[in-house]
Amino acid sequence: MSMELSNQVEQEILEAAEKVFYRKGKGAASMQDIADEAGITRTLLNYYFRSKDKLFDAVFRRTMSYMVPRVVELMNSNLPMEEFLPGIVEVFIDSMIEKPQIPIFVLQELTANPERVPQMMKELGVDPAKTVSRMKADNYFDGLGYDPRQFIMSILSLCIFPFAGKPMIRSIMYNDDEVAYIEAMYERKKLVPKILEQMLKIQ
Amino acid sequence: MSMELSNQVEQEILEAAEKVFYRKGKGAASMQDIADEAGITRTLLNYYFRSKDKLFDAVFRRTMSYMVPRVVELMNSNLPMEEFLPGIVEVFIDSMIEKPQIPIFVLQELTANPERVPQMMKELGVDPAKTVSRMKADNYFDGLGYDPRQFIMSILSLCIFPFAGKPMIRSIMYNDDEVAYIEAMYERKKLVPKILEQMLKIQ
DNA sequence: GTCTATATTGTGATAGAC
DNA sequence: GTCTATCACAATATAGAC
Repeated sequence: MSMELSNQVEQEILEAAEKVFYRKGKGAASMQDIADEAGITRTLLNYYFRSKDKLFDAVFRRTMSYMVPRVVELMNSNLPMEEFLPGIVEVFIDSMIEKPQIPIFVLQELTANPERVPQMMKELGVDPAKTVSRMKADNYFDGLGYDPRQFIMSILSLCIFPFAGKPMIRSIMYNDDEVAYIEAMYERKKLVPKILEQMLKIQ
Repeated sequence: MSMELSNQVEQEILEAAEKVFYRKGKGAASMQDIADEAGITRTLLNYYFRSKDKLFDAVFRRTMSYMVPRVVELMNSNLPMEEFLPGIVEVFIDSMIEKPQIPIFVLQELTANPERVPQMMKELGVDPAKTVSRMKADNYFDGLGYDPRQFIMSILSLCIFPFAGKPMIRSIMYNDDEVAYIEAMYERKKLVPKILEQMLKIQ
């Protein structure tokens, strides 16, 4: 029973920490900020997660486990290209409509600590090299006149950047109208797969 | 003479501050870090820039004045689409090959302080709405079967994201080989305009 | 302009009562 | 588990000598 409760507090702390870290970034966020957000005292944070680093780590892993498995599942699904492309676009855009701060949060941390990337891949059991070579074997990139990595980069770019740049894009292009911005993102779920199919034909 | 010198120190501080802010982000960077990087004492920082906030502000403006004018010049150049697209792609990619940390630095700050976006536009004398409506009047988007804003978003995405995601992309796709990564970015200067021209034809 | 010294507050982290 | 009290230290910022 007390274990039940403590586990619940742990989850509440993680939720609060996620909010604060997403909003302020690791460096600018303080333990006090997080305690306030969670409605508890600072000391209790240290009781549950020994340090700020460990708490951040927990939040980061939580974020990655939210994103990566969805993508990996699709990459291992052996779907034909015509279904794979809309699928991957939908996974990315839907995930980020739900949590739009994820891209900046993740990219900022990976920029500050690039050694996390291989760690992460290993930990989550992902081997991108294998996936790509399987895709090649399955003729995914047949007739593509350039390096498939350029194609993959473009998929990621078209899906993720509109969220990484949300404040800029929403302000400049949508007059800070949140509804119009979100509508445009839904529209993008239909547009981007079309763009990607065209892209496969370029030499 | 002393003004000359003090101005030089000011520039050296800005250079050092830029390095540290780019590397650690605003929150995690300390005045001590910056003083060390500049090879001076912490107090001297406060002498030149009254506070950390003001110093950060100076660095941020400096970064924006480095990027924005190049883009605006092209947007006001009245070039036909076939020359405009390679031009804008080259400006973005060349700027970011030179300073790859810019995207994350800028996006992180705009995410934390979205009110900066309209401020910035006003300060730099940019009116994107005007530019877009002029482009429409000049038949830039004739025959485009969807909202031109989706097209503009895609330009930005394809150019900027590969740098925002540099650590991830370089590690996963280029085995942390910096030379191979940079080569791919040069390759991209040729590829992205082709992609964009195809994109104009989609309905 | 540049330094040393210092004021002041904030921050992460622990000890100990309940 | 949760609190109060407290520690050690780092941070920004200022005052004042030179």
